[in-house]
Amino acid sequence: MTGKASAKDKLRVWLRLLRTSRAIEAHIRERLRVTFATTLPRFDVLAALERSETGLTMTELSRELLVSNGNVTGLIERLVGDRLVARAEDSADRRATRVQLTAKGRRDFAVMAAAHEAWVGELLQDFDAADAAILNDLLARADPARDLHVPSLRKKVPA
Amino acid sequence: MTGKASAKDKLRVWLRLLRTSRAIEAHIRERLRVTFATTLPRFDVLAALERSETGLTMTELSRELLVSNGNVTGLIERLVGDRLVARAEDSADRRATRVQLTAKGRRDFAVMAAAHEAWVGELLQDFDAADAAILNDLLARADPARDLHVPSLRKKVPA
DNA sequence: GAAGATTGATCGATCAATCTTG
DNA sequence: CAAGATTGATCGATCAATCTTC
Repeated sequence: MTGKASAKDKLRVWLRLLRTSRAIEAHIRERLRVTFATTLPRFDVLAALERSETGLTMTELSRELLVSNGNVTGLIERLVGDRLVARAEDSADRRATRVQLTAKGRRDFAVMAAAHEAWVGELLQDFDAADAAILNDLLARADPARDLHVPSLRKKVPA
Repeated sequence: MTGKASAKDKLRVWLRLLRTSRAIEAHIRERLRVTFATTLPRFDVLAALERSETGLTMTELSRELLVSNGNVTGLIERLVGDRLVARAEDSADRRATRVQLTAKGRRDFAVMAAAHEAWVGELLQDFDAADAAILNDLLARADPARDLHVPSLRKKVPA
């Protein structure tokens, strides 16, 4: 066997992938909302900033999160309002704005990240190490955009 | 081997799943935008209506698409404005509104669905039938919400 | 002129509140 | 009082336009 997959097969896989991803995402959004009164995009911003040592510029953040520049502006605005994130000038480039976690931001994120990891563990309860590895590999092969900044992709797709 | 997967392993799988799903989704949104000047949520509504014989009520649609009731109201409003969808009264229940595809809606959707299937085929080029089957099964096992209306889930999650 | 960032218009999505009908 | 649907407020997200700085 292992013949070529039909277009219908691939369509089914994609719909399954989309559905599963949305369902897990919905659970996590819901948990973030009821437990920490926050949202997934905000969590994602904090996670990205936590991974960086010296903070990120707005454009670096938008590439990291695969979202548009204007989107990041609004998100950071609200996070600054909540004192989780602080802006600073970039010493080298006066056009750029660097953002960093505040002490409160780091503290809050640590708590949320631990809970987040536990939730994912629950949701993927049935998976052993082998399953996880296989799924990971298959998904990596399905990813069409390993290092592509998606929202700016439209400049490169003529048809 | 095939020991228990650690929490970190599962977290990695989830991040991979989310990333792949978002990347494919972004490509399809982009194609829908440049090729047909439409969006994925609109496409999803048309697809759901096309699958149904006699049309759907607003609430049925919201369950089918896993989105909120108010969201559907706005989507249908715009689709009716574009003459792709028509409202009708429900003969049995005067509270309900049934929506159906118009002839134009059916025609337009047929064209878009064919293109959509081809795009997915391209994106999942590397997958043979066996890969597709394995991925499908693993994803099905990861889906926490087989028949759960997610936006209303919050009523049932106390903590 | 190009890159970093913001702004404004618009669409999607949620929630809470409300109105009508069952 | 329940359920179907809409409305209004708010957040997220895109795009196109603009401003400043490189």
